[in-house]
Amino acid sequence: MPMLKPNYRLWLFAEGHEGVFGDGKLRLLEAIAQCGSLREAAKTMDISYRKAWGDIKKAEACLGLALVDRSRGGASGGSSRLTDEAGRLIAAFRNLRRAIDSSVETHFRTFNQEIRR
Amino acid sequence: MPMLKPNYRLWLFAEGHEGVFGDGKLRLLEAIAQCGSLREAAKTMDISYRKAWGDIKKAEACLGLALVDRSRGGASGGSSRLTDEAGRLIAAFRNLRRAIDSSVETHFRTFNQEIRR
DNA sequence: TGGCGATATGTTCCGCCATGCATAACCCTT
DNA sequence: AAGGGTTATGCATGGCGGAACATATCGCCA
Repeated sequence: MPMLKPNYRLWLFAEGHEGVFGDGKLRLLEAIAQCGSLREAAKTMDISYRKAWGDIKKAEACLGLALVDRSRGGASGGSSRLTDEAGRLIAAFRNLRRAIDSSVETHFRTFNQEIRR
Repeated sequence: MPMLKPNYRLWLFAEGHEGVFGDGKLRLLEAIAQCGSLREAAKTMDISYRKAWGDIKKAEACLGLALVDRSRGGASGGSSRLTDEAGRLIAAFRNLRRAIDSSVETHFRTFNQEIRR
């Protein structure tokens, strides 16, 4: 029996809308905050711009609020910055993940004891 | 902003092997225990027999132990029963899930307070 | 001995989703 | 006025995973 490790994916949903927000969109928003543009963020996450754009659009539609302030043109060509709501959302979601992370870790130890017996 | 609910998928992995064991295989094993056959279990889970069989096979290969005792032919045509190891595994995994369930629920309440502010 | 119902396993098919491509709009800079 | 880089969005294509299909085998029972 090999060494086992636990993993999980966490997401939020809303009445029929699957994939409102989750781990992937969290990382995407974090990347946008860091890069300052959706295009760069998509590149660092190694996903297509097309998908990144669609994900944001979908999340905004489901949540009914703007997550990203976009601007087109200009010296830099354009930019994307997180809204305050997005900031609070990712902060809260990070906390949620962190809490669950530690819960998973501790309970997984119990799990290991239970199966080796 | 609509009513949000959390959900998650939990699984185990082992050094390069993805999908050793998880929620899906837990339900599958439970169904096998209840039905007494892989075929019936697949039907109740609404997945193809081919996939159910492949999932079990894969899990057994990764874990290096037998999860199901199979018998072919006979009056009933055949049957599948869980091994003792499988029994302990699903019991432990159920406990793990239950613990994490409650953790998710409580921490999600905190999450909700944080984003509405 | 032939049939039934289950396990066992390879092969092909299909539907979804991400990717890639194409194009347009935007607006600062030179 | 032209170009560069980004957002915005439709459309075609490809890859992957599950479903469907096709056999083979097994062992009781009529």
